[in-house]
Amino acid sequence: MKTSEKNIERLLLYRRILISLKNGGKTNIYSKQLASLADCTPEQVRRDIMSIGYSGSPVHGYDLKKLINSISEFLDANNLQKVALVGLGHLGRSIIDYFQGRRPKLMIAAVFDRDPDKIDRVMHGCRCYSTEKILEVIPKENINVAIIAVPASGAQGVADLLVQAGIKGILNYAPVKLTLPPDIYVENRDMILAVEKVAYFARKITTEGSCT
Amino acid sequence: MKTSEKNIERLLLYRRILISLKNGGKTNIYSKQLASLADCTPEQVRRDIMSIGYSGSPVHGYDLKKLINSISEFLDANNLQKVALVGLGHLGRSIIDYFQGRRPKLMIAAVFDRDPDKIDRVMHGCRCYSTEKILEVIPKENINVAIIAVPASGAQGVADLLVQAGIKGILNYAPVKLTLPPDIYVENRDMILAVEKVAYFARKITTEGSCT
DNA sequence: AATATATTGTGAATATATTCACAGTGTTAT
DNA sequence: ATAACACTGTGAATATATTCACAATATATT
Repeated sequence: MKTSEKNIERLLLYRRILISLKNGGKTNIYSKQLASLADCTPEQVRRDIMSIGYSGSPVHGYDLKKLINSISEFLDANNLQKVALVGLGHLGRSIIDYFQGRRPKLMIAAVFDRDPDKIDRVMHGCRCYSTEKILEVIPKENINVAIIAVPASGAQGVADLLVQAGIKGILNYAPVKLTLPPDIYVENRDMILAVEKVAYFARKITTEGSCT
Repeated sequence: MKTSEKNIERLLLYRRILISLKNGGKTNIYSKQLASLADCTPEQVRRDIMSIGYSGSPVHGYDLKKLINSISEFLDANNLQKVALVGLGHLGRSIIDYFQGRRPKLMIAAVFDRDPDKIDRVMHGCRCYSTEKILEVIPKENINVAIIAVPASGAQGVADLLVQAGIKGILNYAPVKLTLPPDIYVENRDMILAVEKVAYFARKITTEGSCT
């Protein structure tokens, strides 16, 4: 089966949920339970799990450990995959705090900032480089994913450099639409648009009643 | 026409793009141009614009100013809509920096944190309250949207309080799936899952070639 | 041993979203 | 004037995603 972005998002969420259930001592789970924890339908859960080639038992449902392994085999790199972070303001620091050390196969391996005061400081084990070093460090460290956490005005320039350095996936937190070659995967996490969106739907609920 | 989440997301993006073009002195635009800036098809642009009841001219395309007004009329509240922010760590502060003052009809009107050192400090004109004041301040200020920017462990508790205080829309940055009543709109912006997702697609591109 | 039960896996039906294709429009060029 | 043009608006076709509905399965119960 062809897997879409939505499939991948759900699989990532399932894994997170499954790991926490496993840590709580659970050994197996039914599609219905997982669906309710992941806010989707049992059919979706079963289809997603089918799509990665794992199958459960009609009696015991899915074996937690095996399912987690199957999902991870499908989603993760074989080896450690390295990530670059550009921008060490409040946002960049919060990304390090939230992310670093949480996923065994992923690590922020290089951090870049323009501010001379930050350069050469070490954060959570990563040295901060000057933005000018992007072209040098990224290929050397074999990094193919980057997170942009700089102000709007600097984002496009940084993105161009990243692409030139060989980055294939960008997670963009800056509130601008980046213009990039079509073979680069971009996920936009524009904070302004996010607040506006939630505000719109909150208003709809407040003035009308329920919604989805 | 019924507007979906995707419609709303695109409309928000169009508006952002249109405003910046207008500031650049442009007075009108064609669906094709806007589509290329927003990374979608001209048909989508035209349908989205149709859905809010605005229409352009086959010769001059869309009048920038009028279109922006129509979109805003559709998306925005009549009066100022107030937003609460919970969590004043690095992430919370970056949200204030990125957001505050950028949208005329939306403002972060109250900030909450657990840390006694932060309480009563003023950030960008918002006083920071103790998290315990949520039930008191939110109804008083008539706030219906909240942003959660606390660590994973505190998020569900905060969310429960917010709902109790009357919040209808939540923008959740904490890496947990919140369990909430069905009449609350939630937008999850889980940073860990976001990095994992981009890493997955970057890897696909790196090992296979293009993708979407 | 036969029956009842709860679950998976999945073809088929439905719903939703996107794209195609073209008639209708007003402007410019001839 | 008339023809050519480039665009919008939109019905129809297509593609994608979700849900329905049920046969197949393996256990527990009588």
